[in-house]
Amino acid sequence: MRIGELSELTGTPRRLLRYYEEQGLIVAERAANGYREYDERFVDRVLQIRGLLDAGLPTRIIKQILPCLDKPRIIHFTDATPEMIATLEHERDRMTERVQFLTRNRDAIAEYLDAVRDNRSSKAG
DNA sequence: CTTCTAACA
DNA sequence: TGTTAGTA
Repeated sequence: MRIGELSELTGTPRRLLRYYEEQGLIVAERAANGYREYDERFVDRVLQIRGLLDAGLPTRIIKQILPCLDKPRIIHFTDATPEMIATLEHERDRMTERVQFLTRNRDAIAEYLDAVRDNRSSKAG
């Protein structure tokens, strides 16, 4: 597929797709006319990239850990260098902090909504 | 569609 | 740094 179709399927602007390619996150083949050509697998790949970006990971880290997370769950032990393990542990902890942060704010909002609901129901109804 | 460049938060 | 906009 071309970049427009991948853009629609992933909800990612075409410019961002080229940016991801510039950062080495994805690699596209080129047609005779110079257009980028993508395989179907890149849909899930782009989705995972955006998920990791949303989790706060920089593209440089994503580029490193993407091969480790690639679909066949055959762990590349050769890539499991001490540095890689350290970065993965660090990013895991950062994600855990982010999850806790989101959980706290979600619970705060939920508590507020419950209070508002109780107040409304106690009034004339 | 391609590439390059600049600007924003 | 990720993202968007304008240009040729």
